[in-house]
Formats: sequence, structure tokens, C-alpha cells
Amino acid sequence: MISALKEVLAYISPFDDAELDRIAALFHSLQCRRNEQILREGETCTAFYFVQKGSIRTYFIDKKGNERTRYIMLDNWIGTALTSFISQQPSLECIEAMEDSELLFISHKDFFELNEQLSNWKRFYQRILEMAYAFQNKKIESLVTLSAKERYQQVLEENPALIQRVSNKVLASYLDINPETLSRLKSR
Amino acid sequence: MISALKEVLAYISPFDDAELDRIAALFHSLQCRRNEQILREGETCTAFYFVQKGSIRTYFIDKKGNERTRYIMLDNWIGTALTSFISQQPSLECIEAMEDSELLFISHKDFFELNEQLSNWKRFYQRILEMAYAFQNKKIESLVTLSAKERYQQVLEENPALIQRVSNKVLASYLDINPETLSRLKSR
DNA sequence: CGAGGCCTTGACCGCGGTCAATGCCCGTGG
DNA sequence: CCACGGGCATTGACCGCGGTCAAGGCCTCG
Repeated sequence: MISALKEVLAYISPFDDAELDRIAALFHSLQCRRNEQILREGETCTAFYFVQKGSIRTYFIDKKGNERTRYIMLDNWIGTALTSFISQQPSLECIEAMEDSELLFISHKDFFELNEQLSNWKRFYQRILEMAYAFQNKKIESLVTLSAKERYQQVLEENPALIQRVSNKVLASYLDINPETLSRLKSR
Repeated sequence: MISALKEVLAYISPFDDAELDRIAALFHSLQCRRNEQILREGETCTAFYFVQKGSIRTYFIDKKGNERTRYIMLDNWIGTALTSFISQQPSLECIEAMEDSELLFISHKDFFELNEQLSNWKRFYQRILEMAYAFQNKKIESLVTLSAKERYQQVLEENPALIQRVSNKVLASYLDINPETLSRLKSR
């Protein structure tokens, strides 16, 4: 179970086995149920998550009260409400489980202590930030150059698991289209 | 002249004077004229820039051939075509001077050598990435929650210098609206 | 078994994109 | 110095994508 975490960590930065043991020991487990809130709006994000099983998402509430999904994590992926996690200010983003899920998490304190002590962890954090930047960059490009239908087709090709496992309502907010429009797109 | 650079660096990471001297010595100067290309599409970005005077932007070309401005740097700000700079792959983004400009730049090689050697520079790079992420995050939020007019008003309030110094064509592509629409917005 | 949320479908409409015409500014060369 | 040309800004007419509102059916969960 922990080995999946180690594999992902080692994929991102070249940790040796001793480092992986040390790091894995800092992760704690967390079970949560479908629709359970892991981080509420206004709370400060003090954990960085690994999804062992299940799926979680981050989202914010727009001025009309609609949920806008920013980031979706399925099994074996990592992430958090990064803005609040970095700034340690109250978060505008929420984190929510989309399915019953088994998570591992490391606290902000341990995360940044590692960042002081372990050069491979600095490298890890740099790569997390670089990947987050690349992800956002691609999202912006999709938003400004693709139609609603093309954005849907892009996910269909590049990440079909999302379409199978995520509700239409959440998927629509992730693609920045209305549920009604998504429903029409799916039926051609 | 160099002191403005040092001030910005020290604002981002807590360098001491000796470190600032060492870093500043790695920056080289570059003059460029209005509309001059600093990085062309397909070239790999090997420099990180500081704008002493003038203004530059990064943009990419969409499938219809339109320029889409990603990032604008006025006097005393820093940046580059970050995706290519990080990956050292050919860039989809171009960099172009919008006015006659005086730049300083550090090479990719020196940048990442510092990143190995100087812990405050690691910190600097981390903060650059964090700020880049926050910037993108805000841009996505604006794109998905604000109308064209509201996006224009946001820049008008938060960064009025952009509207004064940047051509309507570029500003429009930065805001992701058509020049025609921007022209109509400006005249209420 | 009932209630509430989600999905789907229909009707309507408005924001902002597209195309076209005109005028202006500015840089360039004769 | 002026004449010309090209790019940019502006304005008008038109239109289509996708948002909004509403209604009905289905599934899930208490």
C-alpha cells in the first residue's frame, strides 16, 4: 500500500530507499466517504495528499454560488489546495472526496521541514510546482483556444478515466461548461 | 542600474550582499527594439530576463494564427518563457519587446548552477514557481468567472499601467477578447 | 416509500466573435 | 519633405455558441 506512494515519489524525484522510508514514515492515513469535505472554504490547508484509492477534487465557489472544479486526483496521484498550502492563508478552495477514498497525507510542517533538510525533497517540491504550472498553463490554453466540445474531446482522449468516474455535474464544472451543455455534447 | 535588479531579487528571497554581488555578476545586458523577437517559436529558451526599462511579453500562436499574450513584463519585473526554460524543449511561446527595452538576463546554465550551489537561490526559484502558479490560478479564475468587461475592469483597477502602455491589440489578446470587443468596452 | 439531487431535453436569448468598411497614425523611401 | 502603404483602432451589421430557465424522469438514500 505504502509502496505505491514510494513509487510515485521516486518517479518525481530521485530518492534512495532510505529517504523513501524516512519520508513514508511521515505520511498518515485518512479514510473518507463520498461527498465528505476534507478542506472547507476558509480553513487553512495543512496537508499534502496522496490518493491510495478513490478520488478527490479541489473546487471553489463562484459569486453565483456554483462549484468550479480546479483539479481532480484519481488513484495514485498527489496534490492539495496548493495556494493555501503554500501561503498558509485561509483557502478559497475546498477539497472533497468524490468516492469513498483512502488517502495518505503529510503535514505542512513535516513537508517544509523536509524541504529544509533533504535536497531531494527540495527537488521534489520544485517538480511539484513545475508540474502544477504546466497543468495550469495547459488549462489556460484549452480555455482560450478550444470550444466546449473540443475541451470535452481533449479529456476524452487524454484522460478517459475522468469521464467514466466523475459525475457530469463535476466534469462540467471542471471543463467550464454547464451540465446542460455537457449533456448535449455527450449525445452529439 | 544593477541595483534595481538586486532590489527585486532581495524582495523575492533573502539574499545577503555578497550573494547579490555574485548573482548580479552573472547577468548580462541586452538591448532590443520595439517589436523585436527575443525568442522565436521553436527555439529553446535559455535565458531568464529582468526588464530594466521598457516592456516585453510572451505569447503563443493559436491554430487560427492569432497571437495570444500570456504574460506581460513592464519595468523592474522578471520572467521568461517558463515552460521551455524549465523543460529545455523547443518553445511554443515567443518573447517579444513591446517597446525599445533594456534587459538583463542570466543563462539557463548559470541559473541552475546557482540552484545547485546556493540555498537562497533554490528558495528564489521556488518562489518564482509559486508566484507563477498563483498568477496562472488567478488568470484561470478570471477566465471562468468574469465577463470580458469585468476582466478589463479588473486590469484597469489592479494594473492600470498595462492599459496605458500596451496596444489594444496586445491587451485584447491578454484579456482573451477580440480587439473589436475591447474597443467597444473602452467606449462603454 | 417519499424527497431531493442529478441528468436530459426543449425553448429562448444575449454576449462576444466574425466580417467588412473606413479613418488614422506612423514609418519608410523617393 | 511629402507621398505612399501597412497596421491598428473604430464602428456597424450579423450570427452562433453556449448560458439560462423550466419541466419531466430517474436513481439513490434515508
